[in-house]
Amino acid sequence: MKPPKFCSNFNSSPETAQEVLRSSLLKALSSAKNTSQLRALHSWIIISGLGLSVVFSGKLISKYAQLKDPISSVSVFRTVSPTRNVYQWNSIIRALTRNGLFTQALGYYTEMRETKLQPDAYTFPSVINSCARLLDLKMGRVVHEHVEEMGIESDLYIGNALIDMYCRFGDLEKARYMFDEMSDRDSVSWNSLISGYCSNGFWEEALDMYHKSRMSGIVPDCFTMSSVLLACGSLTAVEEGLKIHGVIEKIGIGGDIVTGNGLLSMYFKFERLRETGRVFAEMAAKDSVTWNTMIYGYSQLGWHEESVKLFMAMIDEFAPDVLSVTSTIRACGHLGDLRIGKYVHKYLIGRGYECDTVACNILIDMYAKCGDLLAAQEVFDTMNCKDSVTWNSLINGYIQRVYYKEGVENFKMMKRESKPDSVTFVLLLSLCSQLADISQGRGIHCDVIKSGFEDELIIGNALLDMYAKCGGMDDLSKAFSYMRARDIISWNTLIASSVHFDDCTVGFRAINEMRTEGLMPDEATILGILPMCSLLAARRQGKEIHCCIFNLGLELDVPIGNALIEMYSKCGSLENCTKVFNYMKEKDVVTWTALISAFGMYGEGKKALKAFQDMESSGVIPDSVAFIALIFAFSHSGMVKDGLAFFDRMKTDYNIEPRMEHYACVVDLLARSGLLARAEEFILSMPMKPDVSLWGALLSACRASGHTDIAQRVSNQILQLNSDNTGYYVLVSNVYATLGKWDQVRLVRNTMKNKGLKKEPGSSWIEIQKRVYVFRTSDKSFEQYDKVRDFLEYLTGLMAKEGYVADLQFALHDVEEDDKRDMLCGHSERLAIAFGLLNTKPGSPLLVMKNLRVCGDCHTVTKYITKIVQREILVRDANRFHLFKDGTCSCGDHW
DNA sequence: CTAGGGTTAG
Repeated sequence: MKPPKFCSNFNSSPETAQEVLRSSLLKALSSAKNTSQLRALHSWIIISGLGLSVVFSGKLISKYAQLKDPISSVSVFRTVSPTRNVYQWNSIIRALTRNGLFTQALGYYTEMRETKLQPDAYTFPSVINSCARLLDLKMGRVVHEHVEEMGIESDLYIGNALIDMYCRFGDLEKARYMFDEMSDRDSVSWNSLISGYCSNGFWEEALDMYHKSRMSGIVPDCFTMSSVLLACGSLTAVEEGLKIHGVIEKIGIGGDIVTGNGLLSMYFKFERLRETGRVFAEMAAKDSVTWNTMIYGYSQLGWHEESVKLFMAMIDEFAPDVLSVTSTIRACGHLGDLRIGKYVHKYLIGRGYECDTVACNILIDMYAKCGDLLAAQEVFDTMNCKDSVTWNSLINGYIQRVYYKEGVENFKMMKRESKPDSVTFVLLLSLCSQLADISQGRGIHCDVIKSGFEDELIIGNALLDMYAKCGGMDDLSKAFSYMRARDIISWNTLIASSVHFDDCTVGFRAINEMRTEGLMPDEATILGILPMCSLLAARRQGKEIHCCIFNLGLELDVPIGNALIEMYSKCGSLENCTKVFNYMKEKDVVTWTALISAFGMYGEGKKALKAFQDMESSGVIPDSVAFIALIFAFSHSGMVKDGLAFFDRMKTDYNIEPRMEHYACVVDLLARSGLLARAEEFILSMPMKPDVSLWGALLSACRASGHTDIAQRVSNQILQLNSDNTGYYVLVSNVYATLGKWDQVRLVRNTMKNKGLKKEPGSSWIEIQKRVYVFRTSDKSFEQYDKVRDFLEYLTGLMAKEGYVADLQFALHDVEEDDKRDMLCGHSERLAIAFGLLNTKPGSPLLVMKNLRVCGDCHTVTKYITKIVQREILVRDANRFHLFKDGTCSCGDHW
């Protein structure tokens, strides 16, 4: 080997020569670029007899560590035994710490103390750092005591290291105390504390410290900014973030890669894609983190195609690492793109990433999402280091693809080989929800309690969901009240389910209670509560929610607008429907359908037709539900020709195959207009087997028009279909009652009893001065009963003079005629109307709701009443609205 | 002595 250049610098005396050699070797040492250079130098140092000197051995130890060769550092340290001094100890401890060998570093520190050698101020920063990285709280305290014993706690580096250590321990108070007690601080002190606040999630505190640092005249650097950008991103503090970006440009650290990456990440969290693109384009130097941030960021925002494109662009100039590949694979999973998924998967193979558990977990999830469970299982089988996420991803894959048995089997295996975590139980609970299997659900609930996960929020929410889908309101309320913590999802589940269980009081109470817990309703809350207003026709609550929507800034949200139209239509305000509709900037097919249904319910067939045509010309394509709404509207306005025409257009113009509901609408359309024979023919000529709903539609029309022979035939058809729907039995029984066939009535009622079906009792309700009054048929227990009864008798007398005769066929019980008359007077809608007339100002309109269809006699009576008392009465029954006015009804008498 | 990017679920 050729001697290094410095050897030619020899001149006169040996002392000087030795000195030149020393200084030249030291210089060469500090500029060594790689380990082979360093090893060569190392040989020369040994040959020159300097190997054991404190300075040279120390420098060698540090230099090897700097070039990431800590083993050589250790071997140098070993050769200097037994002449070790503090400098050499410090060097080896620092060398090991810098290379992540923290346990070894602490071992040397302990050994050093055993040799009775006093450490100095240079020893501690590394030792403290090792304790910090190992999260060794006990050792950390011991070392801190050593520092105090030596009285060197005011050393800047030691103080900084201690701040960092306590931050990593999560003891921010202690860290802050150390910071406050320091006699002098530098930017590292500030940065350590700021980054500590960040890594513990105290974003506001981090920003606060940043502002304090600026007021103390500290100039922020790349370290500061990387923390502060993270904090702004996490808080979505947009304005602050933009300001900080300005500062970065001003002090000229925008070219730093870490800072640039921090900016990218922050703008993704702000969803400011234009800025992200600009920063990315302007970055002169990019590293793999830059690319990964882009790939992951787009994927997080649902722009999965963009992620894949970026990956393809990246591999042209950069070797992707595990994170680039896994971020892309995740995007492929969301896209369900198996082909690209498999292609990207290849980048993991043969690079040692097969052992990366996280990467494999993502792979399993991707294959499961793409439906290739064999590939998912294969990845799973080849893994030698599985964690709970691995199992969960596989189980989730099976459940999502409806392989429930495999899902459960893997859960059992997981219980043997690994430990289920809370996500595992969430998955199993959702499985029970999907299967509506309450007994298995309760079993899992026991497992949850045994495993001690019951107080976790996501578990509580999953339990709520399970009980909502498989159980009843009682189970749900109990699960809700047992929850230790609740979030918006818990409340939304409760609210949405209470509509489902017809228990609206719970829902309305919940929306107020959640606000007292400091939670603001969100889109899902509103979408849960609005159907409740629709169901109850709770106009006042509906309006309150509408105000609330404006306060929340959700007024332009499409699903919300759609639900509002539905609500106003069910609450009797067609005017507000059109107002909401016109206010909406963006409209989808659901919006138009809601408007068409609203027109249908008010018998405004022509307006429904106009709306349908407007929808077509606005470019929105009608779907099968839109046609149901349209034909329903025609049916309720007697527009038979239009109804039949659009039933054909649905197939010819839009290629939509008619479903059972469409046939039912057409039957209804024909039958309502008295074309009973045609309706029956239509049913018999259908290409599919008609279900009970079609016969039901025909039968209710027969009943209204008194066609007894068809009614009998249809009733038989319905009984033969052996349905479990209460409504049809009630209908058949009512038909027999109308015909006076009381034996048949008893027969039908017995069938219902045997099937455990109960007739829904008729009830009507009316709201007067913020109070809802509910009346059930034949109810005598409500307040003012006597007054209402007398008033009805008085009205009946006046009506008789106008020509009214009670239509006793609507009294569906086998009793004397006088009793029948009484029974008609006890119908809930009549009670509600009479009560309403007595308790509101003369001349003001009434709004009455009924859960079933309005009875024919009550319909006649209401017409008479509006003429006598000169009031408008709006009645909403199960199907539609009836606006009674001066002796007529808007439904034109066919409903 | 201080900084940045990845997984499942409601």
